[in-house]
Amino acid sequence: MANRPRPARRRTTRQLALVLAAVRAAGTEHPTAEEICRRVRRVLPRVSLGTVYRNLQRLVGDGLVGVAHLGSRVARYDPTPAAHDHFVCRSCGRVEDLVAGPPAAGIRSLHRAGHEVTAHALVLYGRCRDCRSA
Amino acid sequence: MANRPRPARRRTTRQLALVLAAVRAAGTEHPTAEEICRRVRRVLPRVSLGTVYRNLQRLVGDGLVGVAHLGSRVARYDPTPAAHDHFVCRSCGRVEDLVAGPPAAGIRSLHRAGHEVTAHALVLYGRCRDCRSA
DNA sequence: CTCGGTGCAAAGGGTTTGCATACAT
DNA sequence: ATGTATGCAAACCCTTTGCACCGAG
Repeated sequence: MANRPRPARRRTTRQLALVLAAVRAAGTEHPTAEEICRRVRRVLPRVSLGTVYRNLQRLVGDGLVGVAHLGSRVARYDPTPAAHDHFVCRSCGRVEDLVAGPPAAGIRSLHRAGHEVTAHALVLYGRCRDCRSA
Repeated sequence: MANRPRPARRRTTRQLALVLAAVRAAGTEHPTAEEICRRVRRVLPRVSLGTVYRNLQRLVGDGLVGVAHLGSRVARYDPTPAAHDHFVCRSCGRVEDLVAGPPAAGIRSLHRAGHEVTAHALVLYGRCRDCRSA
């Protein structure tokens, strides 16, 4: 039988740790890769955006951080890897986390048709309280 | 007072009509701009992708076609402009339309917090019947 | 010492835009 | 005749990748 391709032992680097820390430090801000890069550079001024992307990919793959595409073109990273939904304010852009509400009706009708639903992405859009009162 | 910027009278061109026709002809396939461009070129071989994009933007703005970002980076266009959700098969990529199921729970909790929800985007992922039986 | 991670810079894919020309009005 | 829409190509934005060097193991 073929040698299975060796599992490639992974190293933990300063950059990796700092990227993870940056995602977590951003709290609820759902930072972009660029924002994360800026933050990491405060400590390690020479990190490249490429490295940030590579480490983000790895962290997402390992389930340590989440990614969300919230309607714009850029990916936003999220310290909460568990499935959850988002609310985006169309005036100020703020992003709020929501507990994942499995959309029961849609799932039921798909199941009836023989399809299997394994995940979902839900983004709610509107105006946040602050923008409404302004 | 300043002259208000004149409302720019819009022209209807062969290209515009063909782009709309192409979106509609694709039926339930949710074509990409590139696919639409290919179809339009069967009639008008010299249309540019740029023109297709400009016309798609206009049609979306006018509410004649819908756009959906279904997890990948490419925008997919939809002859059904009314709000509705989507199911994407992770094996074969097929896209199924769903009647819009307003995610009541999420909206309620946001409303309680003072936010106003005006729209949503829901994508369900899974395996379609055909891929499950294969 | 190894070989996976890094920095850099260039390539890539999707979409937008500047410009001279074509054409709907 | 007027000026919007077009075709072309270059620019854009976000992300990925190739390569030589660096440094964790």
